[in-house]
Amino acid sequence: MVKFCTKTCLFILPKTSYHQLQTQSFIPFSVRQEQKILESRLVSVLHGCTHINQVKQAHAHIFRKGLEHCCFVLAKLLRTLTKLDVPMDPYPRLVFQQVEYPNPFLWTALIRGYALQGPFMESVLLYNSMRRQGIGPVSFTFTALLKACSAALDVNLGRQVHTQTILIGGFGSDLYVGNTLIDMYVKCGCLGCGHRVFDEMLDRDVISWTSLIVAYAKVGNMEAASELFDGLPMKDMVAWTAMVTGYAQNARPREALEVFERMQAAGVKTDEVTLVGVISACAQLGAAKYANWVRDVAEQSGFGPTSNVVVGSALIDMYAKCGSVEDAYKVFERMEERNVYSYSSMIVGFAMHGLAGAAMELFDEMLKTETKPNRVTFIGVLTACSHAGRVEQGQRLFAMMEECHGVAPSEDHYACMVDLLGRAGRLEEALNLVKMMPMNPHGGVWGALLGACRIHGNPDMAQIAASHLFELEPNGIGNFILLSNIYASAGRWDDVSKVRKLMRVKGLKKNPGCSWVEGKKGIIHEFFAGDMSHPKSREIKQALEDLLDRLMYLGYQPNLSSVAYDISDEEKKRLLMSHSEKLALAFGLLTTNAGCTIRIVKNLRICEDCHSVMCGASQITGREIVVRDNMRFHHFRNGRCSCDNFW
DNA sequence: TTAGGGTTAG
Repeated sequence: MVKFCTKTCLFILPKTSYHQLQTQSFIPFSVRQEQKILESRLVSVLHGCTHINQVKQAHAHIFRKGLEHCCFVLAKLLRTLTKLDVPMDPYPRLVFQQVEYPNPFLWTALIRGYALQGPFMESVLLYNSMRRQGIGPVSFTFTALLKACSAALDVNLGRQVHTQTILIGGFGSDLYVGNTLIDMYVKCGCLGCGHRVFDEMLDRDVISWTSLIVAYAKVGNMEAASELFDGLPMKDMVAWTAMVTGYAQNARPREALEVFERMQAAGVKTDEVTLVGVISACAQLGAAKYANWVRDVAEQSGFGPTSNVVVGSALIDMYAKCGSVEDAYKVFERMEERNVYSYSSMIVGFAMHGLAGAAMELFDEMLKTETKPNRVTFIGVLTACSHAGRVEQGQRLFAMMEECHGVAPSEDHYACMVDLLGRAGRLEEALNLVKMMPMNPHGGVWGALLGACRIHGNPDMAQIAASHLFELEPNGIGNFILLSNIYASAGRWDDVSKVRKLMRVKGLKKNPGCSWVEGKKGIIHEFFAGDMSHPKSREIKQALEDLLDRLMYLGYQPNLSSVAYDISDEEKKRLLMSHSEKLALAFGLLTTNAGCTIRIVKNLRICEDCHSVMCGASQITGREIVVRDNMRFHHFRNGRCSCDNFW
């Protein structure tokens, strides 16, 4: 038997003979073993590549070793390039073309690359070429093709691939193919087809279940998601996270936290994705108690905000939504890495709290870094300008966003501009801007105009905005109420009746006003408008009357135009007294220590009368009061609000 | 080769 050094052997082999080497059985066993070791080593080198230059170096090494036709190694090279998001043309494509006898794995690596990057149809064309050359696909040729169908949202193509999986080699019963089929149907919006695939699968794993759970959660059907989850025999971290996130994304934060508690009780580990769902749930609850708790959980799980940019950004958003922009900024300041999410969340946070100067400063700071602003960043800065009445600055930003930063204004940005002009009382200009929009205005645009009409008392223009809104958002109860209130403030009671009648005909019911306030030990107390069910109702009422008496002594008069009913002034005063945020304020003053900030969350927009009472209360009690209504935050300090009475 | 994620205006 001829013995020779493998390295020398591979080195002296003519480069075109690699295929022969693979197929000739007379090559000694030891040589084939050595070769396999070398291939595996190269694959692991490629696995560790984090930059295209490293891949190119590895590629040169592959050449030096005479392995430039080795499909096993080159398929890994292509997968690495795809992972690094290197465009398929020209480099990865060229690598493939230089191989004389590409095997199904190499074909698939190329098909997968196009499926993930586009153009997606190239995957299908390649698949056809492969078939024409008589090469049979492997299971992940189909998973790659199905990914291309999902990315192209082409369910018809997906169905064709589905048929192929059944016709060729029985891949229809492959677990990976089945799971990817579910995913494809779901992404293309055919949840029913996805569920049918799931039902027909002979073999299912936790991924099959999770794909379907996520699909139901995404369409808002948490009951179906929950039923599936309960039936899932082996629940892993991803499946639990899908449920936490599902509830959070469907505005059911309490249930999200309940699932998370069960997850922890079951001893399942938590990672950054789970935390993001939990943080989002806490942000929705808006309570400082939960905010600090989840921050501790993140630290304990090893995903603290300092080192983890995703968790950090989510925490910035959460603290801002929980009323503590200071804590949000502390997180931001300490982050080791910041990206567009971190900056945007912080800018939006500042804007939400009326800190336009800080928002603009941070935006300027961001421009000095390599982080490019995106559409959300611009929504943040435009909102900041809007709430601070900085019209010219907002107009300058809007004018340059596309030219200087490559972000084309969307309907949402136009909505910000309508809000900016409208709040500043420039209603005609706002309406003209809507008429000049290059795209059809959406509900946000007309809603901004309607809101401005409320601030500036313009029932005629409100009628125009509302007529569009009633078409675009036929069930948007808020629009009907806003129009009705605008008519009421103008004393147009006949029009108020018409809007109310329309609401009755459509079966729309007004949500009752509700406020939450944190009492002692972080316990949340809930108050509805006119609610006398709280055990301390009598004391609360008395405290509120005392407070209002003191305020009246200083010149406060109830703002009767805040009441949208045609009733006597006395009745109006009584109704104003019963607003939920006033009850919450009185309870907060009664039960928390002097010096403590009172934090109130309200489900509807705060009315003008309550706003002035909060201002006055902050002055005479020396307390800081933070109110989060359904629009924004109001920080009341020493008789002033961060919104400058402009909301 | 297959499943879960962060910022959005009225």
